[in-house]
Parts: sequence; structure tokens; C-alpha cells
Amino acid sequence: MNTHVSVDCVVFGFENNELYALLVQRNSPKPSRNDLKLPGSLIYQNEDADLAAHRVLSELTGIRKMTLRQFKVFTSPLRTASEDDAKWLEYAYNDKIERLITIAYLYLTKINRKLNSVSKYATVEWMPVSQLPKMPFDHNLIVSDALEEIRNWVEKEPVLLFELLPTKFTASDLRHLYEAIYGRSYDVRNFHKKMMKMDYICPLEEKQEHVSHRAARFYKFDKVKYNKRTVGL
Amino acid sequence: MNTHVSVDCVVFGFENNELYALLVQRNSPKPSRNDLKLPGSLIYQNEDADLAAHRVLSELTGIRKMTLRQFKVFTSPLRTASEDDAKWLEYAYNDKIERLITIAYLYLTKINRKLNSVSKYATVEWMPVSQLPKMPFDHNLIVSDALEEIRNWVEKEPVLLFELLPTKFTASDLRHLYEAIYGRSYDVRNFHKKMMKMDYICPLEEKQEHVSHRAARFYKFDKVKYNKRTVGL
DNA sequence: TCAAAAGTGTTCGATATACACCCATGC
DNA sequence: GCATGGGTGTATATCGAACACTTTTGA
Repeated sequence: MNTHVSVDCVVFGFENNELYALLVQRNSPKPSRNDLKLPGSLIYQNEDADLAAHRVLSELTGIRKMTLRQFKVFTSPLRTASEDDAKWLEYAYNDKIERLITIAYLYLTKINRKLNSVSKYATVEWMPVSQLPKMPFDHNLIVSDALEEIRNWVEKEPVLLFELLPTKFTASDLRHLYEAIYGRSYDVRNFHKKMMKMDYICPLEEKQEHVSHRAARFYKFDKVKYNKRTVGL
Repeated sequence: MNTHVSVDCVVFGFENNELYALLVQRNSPKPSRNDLKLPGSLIYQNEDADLAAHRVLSELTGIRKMTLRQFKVFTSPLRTASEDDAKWLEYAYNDKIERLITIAYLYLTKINRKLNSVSKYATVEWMPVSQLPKMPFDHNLIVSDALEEIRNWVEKEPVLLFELLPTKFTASDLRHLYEAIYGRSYDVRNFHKKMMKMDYICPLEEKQEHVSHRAARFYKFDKVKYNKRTVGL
């Protein structure tokens, strides 16, 4: 059997109190706005899946060192059943692909980090996860599963939250990020207390400017203090 | 490239206050005790990985309905690099397998449930996870990762703990199970309180007999009460 | 002076931890 | 009667949840 293995990467960013996913437009004989999908690639002969996912994202973003998480494999024989998708596979890989399983990866990054200017894709864009288009294969399902996985991941490694926020952020930025990830709201006062217990979040003197309300204090994430914290076990 | 995809199943049981893994002996031209490995199989053409894992375990145990968890994919190009392993693959599948990636599954079951009398394996045996032999491919690594995964799984679905215990069990059985899974010890009194808060654990009138110390009470797991419990969110 | 968001403390219940002694049984 | 493991309660610290008003700023 002619089985192929790919990686697909769900990249989340955070802006306007909302999570965004990074989508690319697949090249195709007749490109259309309906061709947005997750960035991905077949795995090369001598690389493992982690490396393939790194390669895909390095090409896209220029970033070399990044923390990725493999979170699920999608193996349904029907996932390439749609005629459009089968045709596109044949076009893109110039090969008859009977069966394609994919290993899904999760990556969190600042949304305004600049992306590589050249890439193999016609378009690269951030879309709010609440308004994703219908995507090829099972990519919509992959994003849903990623949204569940993100909670497991940040619970183990809260540093990841700060990959999503700008270097300087306010308490309400962080709170809204928690709210987006956990799909619930947090009481402002209780959230402040919770935040103050994370002593790797350092208040700055700097505050917002030109806002039409009381200016919020900025905070920064202190990696050194974070690494020194004793992980509760 | 000729990539093959398999599933490998880590089956844990619990006995003598210790976790055991179910290993099979691979058939080979010259069988030896060193051929113990995880039960597994290539994925068939029209099945997805979940189904393949079910198939492997049904053949082995006769069980039809079971809860499995896909937990990680192993894709290193070097995982089949050992000469022995490469030879065995060729022998077992009668085909040249250049590259083999495997999807690992986790399953928890009672250790004394009787297994299918016929299977494709010469030997099927439970081994304490603390004394596993060196296994082919990366199967030792897969078991280690499974031991981490088990905690994530039972935290979401504590019912799984009772898949590992006999129908009637004592408080200290359950405590030792927690200790084996979490690799720490629990204070006896505090553990009792914790256990009493799980109201789906029901005390029975029955007690141990013929033990040379005070007889322990038996408890049973009540599935109905378990399903009724409101999951804290 | 108004609108809009920032910032701040106390109380309560639930949960986890620490800790020591008597009980039942078989030998 | 003694060795072995079973069974039990209290006190303390920590954590999360509920809850309302004042402050700052630009428009």
C-alpha cells in the first residue's frame, strides 16, 4: 500500500482578545479563497516528524528555535476522500497518493512577529478561530482538537502563554488570553491575585498612554525567574 | 518512499501493588526470550489507526469493547535501524519495509482477565514495568512515554482506575494503585478521606478472609453513580 | 462631567497536608 | 502475645469563588 505521512501545523496567535490560526493558501491550478488550509508537508525520507514540522514552520516564519507539540495523528482512510482534495494532492505532489495520514502539531507565537517574505504559498494569513473557513481534508477537525490540546499544554508549561503575548502586556491582556483559552471568564480581582502569585510576571513602571480611561500598567515575563521556580509536585 | 504505518499497544495491568505490561513474543526464525515486544500490527488498507489497535487487542484478549487512547507517534527514521529488527520485519511481513512509523496506544485492563487461548504469538506474558527486558525497535521508550500518559488519562477519566482493579478491591489496593501510577506515597488517613469523597466507590459488607491481620473491607465501583456525578468544570 | 476600563480586600468553603493510636486476625 | 496491616479525627495552610466601590484618563 502506498501510504504517505505528512505533518500539519496549527499555529495560534492572540490579538484583540481572540485566538487566531495561521492559514496558508494552497497552490492549485485554479486558486481560490476557498483553498485556505493548515501549513504542512509530507515527511521527507530522512527526517522524523518533529523535524518536518520544524521545517514547515521555519520556512513559513523564519524562526529557527521553537517549541512544538505533536498532539494527534489523523488516520482515517476517508480523510482524502473528497475529489477536490485528491486532485490537489496529485497536483501538488505530482504523484498518486492513495492514502495520507497526518501528524498534527501545535505551535504558539506572537501574532505580529513578521513572517518570511517568501514562501511557497500565495497567501499566508491569520484568521480568528471563531470564523475559520471550511478547509480541505480534516483541517477543521485538527484545529478543534488543537484548541483542546492547548489547555493541556499550557498547564504543563505556562511559559507558552507568554509566547502569545507581546513583550509588554497588561493584566487584562493576560486575563483575556486565559479567557480565550479556557472559554470562560475570570473575576478581575481573583485574577490579579492569581497573577501576583506568578512571581515571574514582573510589573514595569511603564503604563499605557493615550487611552481614554485609566492607563493600565505593563508587565513583562521574566524567563530567569520562571526557570528558577520550583515546579510543584 | 515506501513508508509503512503500524500501531503498537501498551497494555497495563496491576497486581502485587505494581504495574505490569503485556508483552508478546514475536515469531521469528529462531525464537528466543529476547524477542518480547509490544503487541502491534501494520495498519490495514481500509482501517484507521484506532481500528487497527482494537483489532490487535481483540485478537489478543477476546475483548470487543474497550477504551483505548492514542498517545504518541514514533517516527524516527532510525527506529528500524537495528539489523535484527530490519530482518525481523522482512521475515514477518514478507516485504521490504524501508521505513516504519508507529502510532502508540494505551489500554488498561484487569490483569487476571483471561486472554484468548489462540493468538498469532508464541508467548503472551505480563512483565512488571520495573523489570522490562530490552525490547526491539523503540518499544522501551514507548512504554516509558505510556507511563507518563497514564496520569493524564486517569485524571480525565478516573473510571480507568477501576479497569485495573478487580471487581472487589480494598482501600489499600486503590491506594497502592495511585502510588504506582503517581510514583509517590499517600498518607493512609488522607487517602481514605479522598476515597470517601468519590461516592461512586461503594463499601461492601464483605471483608477479606484468612489474612493474618485485621481483615480489610471490600469496595466496588458503581458505574451508574460514576456517570451521574457532575464533572467539575 | 461623563464614559470606560483599571485597580483593589475580605470572607467563605473546599481541599490538601501533617500527624498517632487502637483494632482485628492468624500464627 | 506478638506481628501484621486495617482503620480512624483534628488542626492548619492553601486555593478558588463570590462580591462593590474608587481611581484615572481622554473626550
